[in-house]
Amino acid sequence: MSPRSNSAAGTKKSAETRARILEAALRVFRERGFEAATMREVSAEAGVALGGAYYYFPSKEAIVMAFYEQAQAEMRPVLEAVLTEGRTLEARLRGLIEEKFTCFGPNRKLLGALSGHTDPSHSLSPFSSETADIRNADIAFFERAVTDSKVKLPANILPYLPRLLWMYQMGLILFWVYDRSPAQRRTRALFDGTLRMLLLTLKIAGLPLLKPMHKIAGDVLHAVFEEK
Amino acid sequence: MSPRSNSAAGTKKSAETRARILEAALRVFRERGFEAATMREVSAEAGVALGGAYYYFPSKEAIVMAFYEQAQAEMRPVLEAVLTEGRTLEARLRGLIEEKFTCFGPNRKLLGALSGHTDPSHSLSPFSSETADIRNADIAFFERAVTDSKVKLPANILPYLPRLLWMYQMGLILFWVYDRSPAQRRTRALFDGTLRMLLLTLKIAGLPLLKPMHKIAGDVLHAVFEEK
DNA sequence: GTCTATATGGAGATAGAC
DNA sequence: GTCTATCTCCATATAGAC
Repeated sequence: MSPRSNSAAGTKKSAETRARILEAALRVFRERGFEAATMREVSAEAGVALGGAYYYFPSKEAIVMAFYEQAQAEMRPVLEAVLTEGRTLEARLRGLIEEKFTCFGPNRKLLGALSGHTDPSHSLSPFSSETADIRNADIAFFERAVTDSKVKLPANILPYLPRLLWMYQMGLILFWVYDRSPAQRRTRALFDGTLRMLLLTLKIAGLPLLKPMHKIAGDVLHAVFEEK
Repeated sequence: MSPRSNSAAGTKKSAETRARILEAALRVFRERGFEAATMREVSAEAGVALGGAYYYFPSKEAIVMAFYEQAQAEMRPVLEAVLTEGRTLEARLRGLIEEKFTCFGPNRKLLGALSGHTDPSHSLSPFSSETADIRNADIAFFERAVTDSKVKLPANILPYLPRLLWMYQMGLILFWVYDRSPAQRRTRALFDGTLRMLLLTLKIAGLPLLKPMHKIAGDVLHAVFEEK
């Protein structure tokens, strides 16, 4: 029986053990990298036998998925707060992305150990079907940030803006993960600068000068995001 | 002694065996993916014993590096031709990138098996120090494409343009590798559209309207690309 | 110099005893 | 629920035949 489907006995102790294994695994992944880390090290660090780790997590990858889910659950209320408190698109975007850095901060090296994978067929990739729920929930935050802020954009572009912003965020996080500058100053500069450029661009997007871009941009977005 | 340092005997047969192993490996990587493929399968496919593969390639990764180097050597004259024949920046960029697709075409799935790695510390990553020579040689082509085309751009941005264009290309290739649409139509649309937008942007970059962007963009590029 | 045969050591995962 | 013992499969190393 999986510990998830227990009804009575040991439910509490079970959850504790599971949490202990998860924490231990994250420590080991951080120190040695995901690939280099072994389940033997993880179970030793957690103070359980090898089989114990496999009792709670069906595979090494499953531990990472559990981390993703836990991280997202922790972030949800924080992101909600950003959306209700922020009034402008700038404040909301800055807040949403900044909170990602804050929450992921202690695990930056851990993400580095994982996020070499851009391959959508790899289950741990942020673009995989296994992570679709997490991804869509995150995109929904950008959706709300955009909707509440009455951004003016052509009708053939606007629907794609939340997904574009999510991808912008993913790019920033990827850069941040590999950013070796002290306190990740370079990411800070990249974030500040590109966000300002982004907002400037949205501001002037309606001007006649940029009219020729509209159709091209819309076609590109359609080709990239639309199924079939 | 490595077969590279041979002076006389068997040089020809040796080169043939090496090529046979390389080809076999690429076939296996294509079909099963890089990680899933085993050196046993590779050597079996090549008709040599396991040790034979290790005689020519010190590791599984070394086979991939050999592929990179071979691909680049094959592309060099083609890219040279693009630069001498093309007159405009558009023709040159389109040609350089299109040739990548053409040359990599038969190995698209193979690249998919490899290029999940964006991690710069992973030796096979296009951003790693091990691939720096290949990368720099490729950036040099964009450098020449820009220099010969007298693009007008502020002095604090222009020096970064070749590296930006190279990264643009890498993004396209990554998208292409995972593009499941028939004949990779979506990548085609993305390439066409974004290239036109890029050229339009370069054209209007000097206008007063976009002046506020210049300093921001320059600062971002400085932070991202400059050492220390 | 070229390659075969065999060995090593360690990984993820599992079966079944406690 | 947890542990021990064990399985299977791998990348890689090496000894020595041709």
